[in-house]
Amino acid sequence: MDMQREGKFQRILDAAIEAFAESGFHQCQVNKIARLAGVADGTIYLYFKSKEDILIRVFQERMGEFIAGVSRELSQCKTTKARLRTIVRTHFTYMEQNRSIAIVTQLELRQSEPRVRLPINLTVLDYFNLIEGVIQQGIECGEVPKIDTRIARQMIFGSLDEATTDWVMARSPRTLSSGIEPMLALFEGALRLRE
Amino acid sequence: MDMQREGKFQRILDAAIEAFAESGFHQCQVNKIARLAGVADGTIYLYFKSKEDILIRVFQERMGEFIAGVSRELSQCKTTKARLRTIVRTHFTYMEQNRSIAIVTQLELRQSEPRVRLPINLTVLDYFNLIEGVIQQGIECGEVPKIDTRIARQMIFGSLDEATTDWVMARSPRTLSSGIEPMLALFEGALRLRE
Amino acid sequence: MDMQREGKFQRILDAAIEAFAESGFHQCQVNKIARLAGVADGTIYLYFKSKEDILIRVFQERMGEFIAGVSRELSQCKTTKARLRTIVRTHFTYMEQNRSIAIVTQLELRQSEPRVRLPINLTVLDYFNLIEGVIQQGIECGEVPKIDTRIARQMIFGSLDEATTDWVMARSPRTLSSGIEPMLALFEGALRLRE
Amino acid sequence: MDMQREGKFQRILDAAIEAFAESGFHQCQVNKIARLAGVADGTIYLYFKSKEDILIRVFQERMGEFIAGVSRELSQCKTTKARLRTIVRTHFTYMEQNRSIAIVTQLELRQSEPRVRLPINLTVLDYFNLIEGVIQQGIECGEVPKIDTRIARQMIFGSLDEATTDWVMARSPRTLSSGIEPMLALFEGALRLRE
DNA sequence: AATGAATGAGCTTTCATTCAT
DNA sequence: CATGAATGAAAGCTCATTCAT
Repeated sequence: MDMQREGKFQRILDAAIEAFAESGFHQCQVNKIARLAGVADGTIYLYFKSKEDILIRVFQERMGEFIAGVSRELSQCKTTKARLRTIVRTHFTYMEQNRSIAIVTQLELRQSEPRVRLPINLTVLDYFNLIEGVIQQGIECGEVPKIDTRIARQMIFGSLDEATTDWVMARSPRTLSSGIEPMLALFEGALRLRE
Repeated sequence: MDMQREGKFQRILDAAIEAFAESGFHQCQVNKIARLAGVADGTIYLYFKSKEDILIRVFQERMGEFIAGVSRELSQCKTTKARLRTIVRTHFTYMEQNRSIAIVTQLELRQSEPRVRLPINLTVLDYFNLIEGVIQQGIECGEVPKIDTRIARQMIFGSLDEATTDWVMARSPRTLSSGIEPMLALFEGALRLRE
Repeated sequence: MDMQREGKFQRILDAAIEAFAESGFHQCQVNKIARLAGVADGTIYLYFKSKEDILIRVFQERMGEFIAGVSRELSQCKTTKARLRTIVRTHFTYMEQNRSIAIVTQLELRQSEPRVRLPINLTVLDYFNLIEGVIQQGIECGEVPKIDTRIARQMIFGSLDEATTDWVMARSPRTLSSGIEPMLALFEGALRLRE
Repeated sequence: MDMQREGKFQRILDAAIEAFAESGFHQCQVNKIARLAGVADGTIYLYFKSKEDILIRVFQERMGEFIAGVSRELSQCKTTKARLRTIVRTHFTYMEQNRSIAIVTQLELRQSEPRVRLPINLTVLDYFNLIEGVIQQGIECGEVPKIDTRIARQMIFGSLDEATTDWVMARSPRTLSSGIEPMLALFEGALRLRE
C-alpha cells in the first residue's frame, strides 16, 4: 500500500515537472498537473500542501538525488582534478539528460517569494558544501593554494549555473556536455591546480 | 514639457524598483507603485504598457546605464587585467550601492515568462558582448591563450552573478566589494593571464 | 447486533452535537464528527444520509425526547398554572443541563435551507401543539379567558426561546433557571389566569 | 459624486436583500447580487469588505432605520400602553411591508459565525434597550409593578420575533398585523398594566 | 495629460460524499 | 458492516487594466 502511495507521489511530481517546464509555474494550473498525473485535482492535496509546495518538493526530491549522486561519485575520486571533473561532468550531464528538470531548476525555481526560496536555498546549501569541501580538500592536500573557498565556490557554481541557463534558453542545438573540458580548464586555472 | 514627461517616467521607475524589491513582482500591486510615485493608477498606463513592461524597462534603463558605464570605463583601460578589474569592481560596486536594483535584478527579473525574459535577455546580451569583447581582445593581444570566449564569459558573468545573488540573499553583513580582489585573482588564473 | 447499531448511531449523534456546538454547522467537517465518534468518515454515511441529515436527526432525537418528557410531566399536572410551570421549568432546566444541545438548537439549527427547516419545523410543531393544548385546556376549564391560542403559544414559545438564546450567547454567568418564576408570573398575567 | 456612491451602495444593499431572501445567504452567489444591482462583481468589493459584510450591513442599515423609526414614534407616546402598542404595531407593520427584509432578518441573519453574530447583536441591543426603556418607564410611572425588565424584554421581543418567524414561514395568507391587538392584550396582562 | 471608479476574468483549495477493498 | 483514499464540483475575491470625465 505504501508503494502505491509513493508511486502516486512520484507520478504527481513528474507531472508537475513537465507542466512547470511547459507552461511556467504561475501559468500552470493545478488542474493541468492533475490531468497529466491521471488523478483528481483534490488528490494532489493529499500529497502536497499547496501548489508552491509541489515546486519546493520537486527541487528537494530531484536535486536531492542529484546531489547524493555527485557526493557518491566524489568519494571515489583520488585527486582534486578528478573531483572537479566529476562535478562539472555530472552537473552538465544530469541537466542535459533531464531537460524539463533543468528548465524548472534554472527558470521556475528562481522564485522570489521567501516561502519558496528558503526551503530551496536550504537544499542548494548541500551542493554548496559539497563544492566548498572539494576546494578545502584541495587546499589541505596542497593541490590548491590558500584561497577563499566561498568565493571559489561562487565561481564554480555560478559558472555551471550560468552555462546551464544559457543552454536552457538557447535555441541553438549546441550540447551542454561539450562545455565540460573547456570549463574544467578554466576552473583548474582559477584554482591554480598543481598535479 | 518633455522633461516633465521624463521626470514622471523616472519617478514611476524608481517607485517600481522600491516596490518590487520590497514586495516582489507578483506580490506588488500596480496601485502600490502608483502611490509611491505619487500618481494615479491610470497614469502608469500612459507611460508603460503593462506591469510586466515596467519590469522590463527597469532592467533596460538601469542596466543600460550600468552597461554604458562599464563600457565607458573599459575604453580607458590599457590591459586585459585592468579591464577585468574594471568589470568586477564596477559590477560589485554598482550592486552594492543600489541594493533595491540588485534585488530586482537577482530575484524579480528571473521570470520565466518569455514575454519578460526575451527583452531582458536582449539587454543582457550587450553585457555579454562587452565581456566577450574583453576576452577576445586579450586573446588578440596575446595576453590570454586561445580559449572559448563564450564559456569564459559564462564563467565570468556566472561568477559575478552568483556572488551578487549570495550577497542579496545573505543576512550576513559581509560586503560585496570585499570580494573584488579574490574574484579577480580567480579570473586571472582561469584566463591564464600573462602580463 | 441492533443494539450495536443503535449504539454507534447515538455515538455519532453525540459527537455531532459537540462538534456543531464547538465549531458551528458550516465550519464543522464531517471528518471531525467521525474522529470524535471514533469511526471512519464513510461509516457516518451508513447511518445518516448527509451532513444536513445529522443536524435534522439531532433535533428530532433530542427534542423528541425533550418533548416526550414535557408531555409525560404535563399529564401529571392538575391545573393550568402547574402545567405552565412544568413547561417553563422543564424548558429552562433541560437547556441549562444540556448546553451543547442548547447551542445547536438556538444557533446552528436556525438554518434557512428548506431541506433543513422543514423537518425541523415538523418536530417543533409537536411542541407547539403541546403548548397550545395547555392553553386550550385552560380555556375549556375556565381558568383562561377565550384568547387566540396560536398567538398565546407564539408568546410562550417565543419568550422561552428568546430567554434561552440570550443565555446561550451571554457571557454572563446568570443561570437560566433563575428566570423560571419571573417568566411564569408574566405568562400568568398574560393569560389572565384564574386559580 | 458622493450621492452616486451612496446610490450604488443602496442599490447593492437592496439587491442583496432580494438575493438573500430568494436563495438564502449561503446558496446566493456574489455574482447574483452583482447582476441584480447592475454592477460588476468586483464593484461590490469597493463598497463591502466581504459577502458576510453585506449581510451585516443589511441588518445595520435596515434595522437601524427601523429602530430609529420606533424610537421616534415612542417619543410621541404618553402612556405605557401607547408605547407598547407602538412597538407591536411598528414591528408587525414594518415586517409585513418589507417581506424580503423580514425573511433575511428572521432566517438568514441567524448565522452562528461569531464574525456575523457579534455586529448584529450589537445592533439588536439598541432595540433591546428601547424595549427595556419602555418597561422601566412604566415601572417608574407606577403603571407597571416592579418586575425584572430583562425578562420582560425577553418576553416582548421573543413574542414579536416568534410571531414574525411564524408569518415568514407560514404559507398561510394570514396577516401579521391582525395579531397586533391580541398580542398587545397579552403584553398588558403580562405587565399587569394599570391605566 | 491625469484621474480613479469600475470592470470581470481567472484560479487554488476545500470538503461532503463515494466506493473499491 | 467498516474503512479511508480518492473524487471533483464549486465560488469568493483580487487586481491589472480601461475609459468616461
